[in-house]
Amino acid sequence: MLAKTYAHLTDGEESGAVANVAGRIMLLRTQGKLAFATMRDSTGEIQLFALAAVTQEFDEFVKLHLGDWVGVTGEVVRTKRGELSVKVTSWVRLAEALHNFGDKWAGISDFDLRYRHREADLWANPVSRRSLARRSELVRSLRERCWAAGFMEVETPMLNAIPTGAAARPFKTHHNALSSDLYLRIAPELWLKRLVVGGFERVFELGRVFRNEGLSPRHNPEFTMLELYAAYWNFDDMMAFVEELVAGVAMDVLGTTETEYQGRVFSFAAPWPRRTMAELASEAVGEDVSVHTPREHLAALLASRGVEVHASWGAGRCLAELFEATCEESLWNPIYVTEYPVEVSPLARRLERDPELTERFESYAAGRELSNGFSELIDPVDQRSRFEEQARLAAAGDDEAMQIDEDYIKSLEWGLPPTAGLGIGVDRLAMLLADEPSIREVIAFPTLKPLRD
RNA sequence: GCGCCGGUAGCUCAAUUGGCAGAGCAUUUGACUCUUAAUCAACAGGUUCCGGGUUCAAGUCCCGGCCGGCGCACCA
Repeated sequence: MLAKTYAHLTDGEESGAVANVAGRIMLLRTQGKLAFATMRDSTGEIQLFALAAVTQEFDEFVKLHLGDWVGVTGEVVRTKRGELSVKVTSWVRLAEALHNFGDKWAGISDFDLRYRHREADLWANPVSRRSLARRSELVRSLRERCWAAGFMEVETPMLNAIPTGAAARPFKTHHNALSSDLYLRIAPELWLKRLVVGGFERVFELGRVFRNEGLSPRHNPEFTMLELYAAYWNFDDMMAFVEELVAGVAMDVLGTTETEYQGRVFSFAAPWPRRTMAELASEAVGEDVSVHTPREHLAALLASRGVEVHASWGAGRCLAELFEATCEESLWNPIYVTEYPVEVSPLARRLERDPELTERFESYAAGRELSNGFSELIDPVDQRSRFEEQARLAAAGDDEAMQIDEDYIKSLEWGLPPTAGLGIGVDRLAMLLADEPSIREVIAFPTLKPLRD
């Protein structure tokens, strides 16, 4: 902040203005009766210039530790060597750092230390600060753009009697007074649609969901999802909204839609290409395949690629697996993959011209799924049969199949208007914007194994 | 959960085929009136992640465990 105000000061010039500043000592250079300290606050760094003749308790000042917080009063000056400084007259140590913040040149690189003590990592490593700040800007931008588009922000339960809205294993917990097992939500989807039934025509929720699955550079057991629902929209409308939303967010955070991700050019610019799952899978395997290709043939194509095919999979699931095995990683710039099989889309509306497919899309970017959306299934009868099919899969050993949610079916019986829904993985988007290879880098405190022994 | 790789001073990292466990920074002490990772000198700093084993001798080799990174699986 001071840097702009006093940019005019020439080398060795004294401004005559007194400033109060506070921050953390990052570097300290003593030279006899002089001392220079680099102090940092949330806005940047400023040099402190202490002189034995001017600075109170000079002998104590030079004994400050790297990492100590200080409050300083003094005149704003520019040193003979041109560094804008506060010439310390009085100062106070606000807090003492008993541990250092890593090597003052190399910082902290040990992942275990960085993630378990992110506070130290943030002080030691500028890239960590930048990446988490970008995530914050992303979240702000998403909210503002949703509000601007007429969406109302709502909150729905994280403690659920039935974990549903996605294909995933839940975390289980227990409520003592109710004497009931509860599950941490795997998606807010069904609650949000019930709010649309209730008359809130555009709603969104930006919040945490929990899935009991393995960790990887792209997966954290708790992650942040933006889900939004718009009455009277279909999946085409939603695709048009999402590509503008994401491109707009890139403009807000980066000031451009053209960037680099992990050393490779990457563009957020809308519109994004739209290809059907069957088209992409057909190109990848070199022959026409679709949801109507005999299941055994699709299974053979999968098996020849080393994918283990389960007996419960129909042609739809096989097609989706084939797409994932052959196409997913190669999709770099954002692209919409559309027309998902009904078998893998138990909550999505059927396509009119082909009831084995749905009005569903997923966007892919940098080789991974970024968003998922569809025209919602609003027919309670069809929804019940879809749930029953899921229940059959669960009985056959699929522990990620959905359970029948009678309350949700009842809500559909009150009438869900034609509605489109969307989920965006906020952490994944943050990775792209921050140019980070691991999801852990854009989560302040990623899930780690508790220390034992 | 499985596989590969890693864990050495507070931090960043060395240590040849198994042969006295080291450096820089930080800390402590001293010198120094314009430094920018200041510089110079000195002191101190270790259960080499933990527990076993092989060996005259283990940071190094073997077995088990803990934690992490990557890959697979699972998924977004």
